[in-house]
Amino acid sequence: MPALAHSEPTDPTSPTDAAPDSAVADFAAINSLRSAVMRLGRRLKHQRVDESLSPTEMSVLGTLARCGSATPGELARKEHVQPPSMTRIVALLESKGLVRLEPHPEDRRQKVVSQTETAEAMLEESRRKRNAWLADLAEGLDEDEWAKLRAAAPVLEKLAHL
Amino acid sequence: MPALAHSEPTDPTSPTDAAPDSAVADFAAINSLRSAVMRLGRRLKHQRVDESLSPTEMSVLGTLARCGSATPGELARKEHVQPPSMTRIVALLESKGLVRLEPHPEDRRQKVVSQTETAEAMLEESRRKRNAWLADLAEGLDEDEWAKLRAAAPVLEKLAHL
DNA sequence: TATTGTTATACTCTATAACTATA
DNA sequence: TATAGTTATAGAGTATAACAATA
Repeated sequence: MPALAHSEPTDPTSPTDAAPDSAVADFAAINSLRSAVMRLGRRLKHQRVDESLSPTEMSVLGTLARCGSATPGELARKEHVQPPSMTRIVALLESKGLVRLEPHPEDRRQKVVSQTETAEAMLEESRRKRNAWLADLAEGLDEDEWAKLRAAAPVLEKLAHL
Repeated sequence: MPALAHSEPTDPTSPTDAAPDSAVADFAAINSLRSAVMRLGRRLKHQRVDESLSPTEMSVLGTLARCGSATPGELARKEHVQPPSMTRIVALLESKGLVRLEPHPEDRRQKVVSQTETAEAMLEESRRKRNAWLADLAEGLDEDEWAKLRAAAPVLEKLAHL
């Protein structure tokens, strides 16, 4: 169990018996993370690789690329948005020809969303742009810093899904 | 690992003389990061430690706690928002008694924003709540994963400012 | 009666453009 | 003429509530 103790001597929510030292470090880390994630998120929003799609719309396409297909409800849960928001997103992606909607084979209430060949081509194109942006950013980081990011990326993904 | 390698062998914007291997790894990492940062940002927005303040408003208070004081323009640059947005944020924080506005000693166009004692107390209170939230999250990560987050946090901060 | 998805509506946050005042 | 901050306005993205169809 990670060390996460806090300064209050009693706390019913505390799961830990760990040392105070690393608790301070974790607290500093979570503060730093929170702030950095927010600011980085704002920058990503502006330096988006595809001008016509919002971050969440891109993320949905990425999820579909990984998962193959999903229902709107599943997508909403994965992206941590409410169902009505996903309805709107899916409708927009469909209007751009990036996803296909089919009836669910077993439940006529549901639908199955999957990406089109157009979406695949667009993702490939956007991959090129991302590389250019990455190259720019890379100039500001040394190899050691990148190594830390590489190590942390999967943990951040896990955190986002937890 | 998700399939993220790209097919382009040459990239004119690449500034690097690093091995091609790490370039591919960096590319995978940036994709993973982008997605995770976005989703995590959305979760942070909802699981915010103080219900009455938006993430950016909290971030401004954090910046003021670190820097002591700053002008609205400086804050806008640090938080990566436009000046009119910072005007609104500062006005809201002032209306809640969390910041103080004083005339700039040398330039009568500018103002100096600094945090109040109320803000300090609120940050302390929110620190307790954050620790509880952190303790919940901690159950899903092992010590090694937390170590990776701790190592990456300052790099993410640097990235956000770059 | 519970669940999936949709429609209608409103809210939060941010941006852009135009303005005021100081430099 | 340029800069700091403000005001007014618009837009993007998301949420909640109410509803329809199906389980």
